[in-house]
Amino acid sequence: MKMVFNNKRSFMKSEFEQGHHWCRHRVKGCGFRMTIGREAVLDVLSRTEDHLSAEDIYMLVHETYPAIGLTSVYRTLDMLVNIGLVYKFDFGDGRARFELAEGPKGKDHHHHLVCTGCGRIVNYRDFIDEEVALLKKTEEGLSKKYNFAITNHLIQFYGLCEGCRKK
Amino acid sequence: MKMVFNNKRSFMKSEFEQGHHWCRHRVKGCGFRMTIGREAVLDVLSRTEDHLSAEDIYMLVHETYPAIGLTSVYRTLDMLVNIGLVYKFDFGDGRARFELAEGPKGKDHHHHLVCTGCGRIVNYRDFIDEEVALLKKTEEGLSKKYNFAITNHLIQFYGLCEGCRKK
DNA sequence: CTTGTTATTGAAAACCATTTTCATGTGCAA
DNA sequence: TTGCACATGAAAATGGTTTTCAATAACAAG
Repeated sequence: MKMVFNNKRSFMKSEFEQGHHWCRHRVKGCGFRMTIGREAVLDVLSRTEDHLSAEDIYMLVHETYPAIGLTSVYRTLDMLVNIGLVYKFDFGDGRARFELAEGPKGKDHHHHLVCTGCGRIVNYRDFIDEEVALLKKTEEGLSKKYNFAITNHLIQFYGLCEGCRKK
Repeated sequence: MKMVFNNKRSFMKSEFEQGHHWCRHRVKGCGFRMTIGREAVLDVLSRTEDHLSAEDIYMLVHETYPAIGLTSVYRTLDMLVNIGLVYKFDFGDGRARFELAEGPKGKDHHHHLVCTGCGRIVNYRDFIDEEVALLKKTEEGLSKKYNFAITNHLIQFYGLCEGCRKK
């Protein structure tokens, strides 16, 4: 899986040309240039179900594209969050975590269950439909009453997983 | 409203002895000493509907009890969060915000509507009952399926308030 | 009311995720 | 191919929060 590239161009062509067309178009459509670093960050995000921190992403991208700098990872993530391609979460451990807004197989709306003991995060899709239905209704009511244009919501459950409960 | 005290003891007796019995008992019941600083932090939290940052609290406590240090405010808040007397929130502006778990007039369960433009936060109680009912159901399902002991949940809506939308 | 133990405190320094600066490099439209 | 605005990496700065450590104070026991 790990590969070494002689130069940046060979890296770019080899594996990324295939996927993430929509992402790339979105980035360019928003007036940003599609660079190797940005492509690599998107690629890392698209290959995982985990909730990676900026440094996690930096280290993963670094494996195949060592020229990347942590600063650029932060800047790229910031841009991707701004154009809505990536979600940024705070699970209470002092570092932001990131997730592709649209999963590899299309829409993949889920919410999070966080273990306050070990930090483990479960993506759950159960009850999502009911939750989203209620959220939509709530959203409409709140929009009207408080005159907000609601763009997003966040639902998380906190608790202790089995392992952490035994301590 | 602003008062100056000659010494710490007079400060303590003058206004706090009356309120927050439950808080104080809880703190002591958990094996912690009830100090003037802790009392003052609880007092500030109990007098507001706002979502104060540690520094906000420090400055407010400082008005009547200048001997307090920012460090102690952080330590007190951490302790209060740990024993469940205070909730800690992240609204995405890089600083934690705190809120008494039980409002001045008893239970006051609400969720938050956050303006991503100016950071304004609305405490809404509308739809809370329906939300809580669904949350409870979801909670049970998740507990069973993922073997979590769920202790808490978080719901927030993000959007732009009227003022911020005009820009 | 004293006293002794031990938790708590304030100040300063350390920490650490994130942001900014700035000179260099590069995507891409022309 | 070329030019230039945007993007980048390294290093330094930022800023909220935590740690360190010696001094202080809460409070249980006497």
